[in-house]
Amino acid sequence: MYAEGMAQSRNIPLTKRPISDERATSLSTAFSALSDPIRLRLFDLVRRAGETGVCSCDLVEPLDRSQPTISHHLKVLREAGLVDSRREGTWLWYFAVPDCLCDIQSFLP
Amino acid sequence: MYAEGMAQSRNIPLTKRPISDERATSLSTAFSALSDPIRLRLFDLVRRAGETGVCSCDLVEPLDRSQPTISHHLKVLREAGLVDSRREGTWLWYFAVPDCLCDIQSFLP
DNA sequence: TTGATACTTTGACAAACGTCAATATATCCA
DNA sequence: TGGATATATTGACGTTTGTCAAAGTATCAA
Repeated sequence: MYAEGMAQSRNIPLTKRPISDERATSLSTAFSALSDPIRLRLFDLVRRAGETGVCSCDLVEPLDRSQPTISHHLKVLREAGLVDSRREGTWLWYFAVPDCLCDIQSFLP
Repeated sequence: MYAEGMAQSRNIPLTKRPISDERATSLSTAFSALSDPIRLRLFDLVRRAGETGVCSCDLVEPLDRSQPTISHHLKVLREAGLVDSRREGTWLWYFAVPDCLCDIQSFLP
């Protein structure tokens, strides 16, 4: 059986200030956006395209997924604040949001 | 309709060396391990416990999840190479694997 | 050997996810 | 206005995920 209440170990005290619930949720959203291989490669391609960005129609073929799927993944990345887009005629140019990985950066040792 | 074959944009060339499929998969595993808020807090607690580590029984209460759920999350973290454990009697002491976030580190700008 | 404590595994379930075909919307150009 | 291209949304699907209760395994102490 598992004891209710106090743990039974030597009870080495945990750090006084663990990460907050809010920060954990926010951080996990960023990690989640990069937790799928296709989406990670997608972000990588967008990021490499620099300030100009890359037309989303150029992302379908190299990732070997349908256009709606790429569109869906781009939406996930955008909602996580990792990419944004600029319209030019019928095209949408996606680019990485500057400093979008700051939060993750600050979580690393 | 969506054109087959060549994309129709201005066709700004993508970088010559995008991330490899293998590296994307490996990286996404690490990101995936941290993509759940509870698991992120779990890793944070373990990491803060330093070399000594923390007894897993001390992780149940602060995270407000059942003991099997914590055990499951620790398994995910371990399989992603982020934590490991040392047995001491009936207890298991979990600790963060040194340099476990190097891969993620190298992906950041 | 028996009981207690620590932990893992199994099985079940609802929710979330990745995917695509089909359809809808947006923008330009003739 | 109508057709063509680019992108987004919808709806459906199988798969994966997070969760817990219940049962199983491991270790120690009396």
